[in-house]
Amino acid sequence: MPQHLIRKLEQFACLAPADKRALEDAAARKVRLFGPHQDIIGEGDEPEHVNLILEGWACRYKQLEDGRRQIISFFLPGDLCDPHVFVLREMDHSIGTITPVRLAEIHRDQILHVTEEHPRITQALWWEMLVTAAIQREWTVNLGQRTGRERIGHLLCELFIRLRGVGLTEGDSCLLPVTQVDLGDATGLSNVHVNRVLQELRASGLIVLRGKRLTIPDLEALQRVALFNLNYLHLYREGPDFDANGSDQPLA
Amino acid sequence: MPQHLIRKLEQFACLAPADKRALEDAAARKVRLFGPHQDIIGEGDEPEHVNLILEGWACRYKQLEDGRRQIISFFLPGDLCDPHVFVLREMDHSIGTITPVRLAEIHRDQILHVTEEHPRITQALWWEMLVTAAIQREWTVNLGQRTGRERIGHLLCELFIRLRGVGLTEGDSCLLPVTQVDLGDATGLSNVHVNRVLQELRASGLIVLRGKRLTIPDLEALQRVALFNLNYLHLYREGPDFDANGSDQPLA
DNA sequence: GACTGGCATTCACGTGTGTGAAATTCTGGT
DNA sequence: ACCAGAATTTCACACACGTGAATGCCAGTC
Repeated sequence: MPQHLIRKLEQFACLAPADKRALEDAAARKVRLFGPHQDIIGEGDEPEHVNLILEGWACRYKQLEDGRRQIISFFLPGDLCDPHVFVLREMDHSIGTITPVRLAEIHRDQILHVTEEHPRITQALWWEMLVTAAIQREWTVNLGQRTGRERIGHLLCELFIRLRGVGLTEGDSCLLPVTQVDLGDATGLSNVHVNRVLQELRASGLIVLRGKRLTIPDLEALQRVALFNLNYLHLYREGPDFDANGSDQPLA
Repeated sequence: MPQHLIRKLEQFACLAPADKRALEDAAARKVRLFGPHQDIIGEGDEPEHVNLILEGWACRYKQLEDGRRQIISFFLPGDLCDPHVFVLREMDHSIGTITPVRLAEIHRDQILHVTEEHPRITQALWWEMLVTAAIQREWTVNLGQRTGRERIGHLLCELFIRLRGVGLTEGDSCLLPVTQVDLGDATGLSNVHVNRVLQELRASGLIVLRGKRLTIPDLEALQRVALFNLNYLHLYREGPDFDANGSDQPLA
């Protein structure tokens, strides 16, 4: 059941019971399990369906010839891996799991069907696509301009807020099932430096990180340190009276 | 006239004369001129239409509170600035010119109209959107993993190949109307270091850069140095027999 | 033809972050 | 309860890259 997706989309749009049923139906057809550190789809493969993360963490990544690896984005429960990939012939990057993952494979026809019948879902999926793009842009800023400490802080803020959006936080803490190497691959820092930065953030009381549990006692303080501006996540909610004006349009 | 857009889209899809006329028509309604270093739309503004760059260079950028500035992407002639922005309430970044720019403001209704009537254009615009996203991902890799020299080299390769795609190269050279500061803002390097790297690339004969003209005597050599892999631009062409199967779908 | 302002270039110096490796702590499996 | 492998932490040292400022160059402009 795609509760997380539904919950995420409801941050933006008001979904009717029928909309939710349609999503549940689409996500129930084919469920697959992956172990940790396994590829879901590799560079060069031809994508055949959309993957919806039901449980666990995954990431998009790209590996250079000499082994350097960049994590391009994280997939959390409720995230869709490219609701439109089939337009392109082959993947230009890989998607792999971090933790064990349960995901739903959604066939393109189902997507088409659901979006044709449910304009509110179409609208919400557009929103999710555009926010995904905005996140990617923010990562560009993160890697290009922020210092190590800011980068890590920013990433932690983003992950926490995204998890909160799908109901996976408890108060001011959440699970963070990634290694410091992963954090380094995502922020362009060496694992050694990630460690240094984490120590520092801990020492200044901005985060508590023990095992796989992250606690952010004062989110606003961390946001300030990381120059984190919420804008780019576009978390405003259309009212219940929301009229998806023109939401059945093909390209917008 | 949006020759550049048409030329770009034709790298992917085969457009019929009627398709081209529709694009020309949509781009002819409202043309605006901007000087260099002017904002086309700022962070926080509500976008009202899609902008199509007809002539000149622009960029997406984001400025941090303390003044640091990251160029998030470059817009070249033929590029569309967000064919779908109106789903989001407000801009989370700015778009500004680099050189003087001539652009066409396309109203959302026109986009809807064109895509409804012309499935091949819809398909091609999807392709252009996805390639734009792929470019953004590659920038993430660039900033996160590559060294200064590789970053600059990679950026120059990308710009050259994109310009070639819209017919704005002459042999092995093209115009590069950006300052070294701009290059730094795009690659996350200081202007001083950009200068160092450019000297080095010049010294090793990989580029010739005089005034605003860039020449790449041996593109493959530069690609090798920059770990540039063409994949992500998805420059394969569907045959003329291309059947836009299902290209009228709302979300894919 | 001098003046101006924007760029490019160069310099000296500082530092944030990387490297490689070793030591330590955690974790899960049996 | 123990072990093996992973993950974290620490160390010493190197260097890519940043900083601030000065200099030089060129293209417009009056």
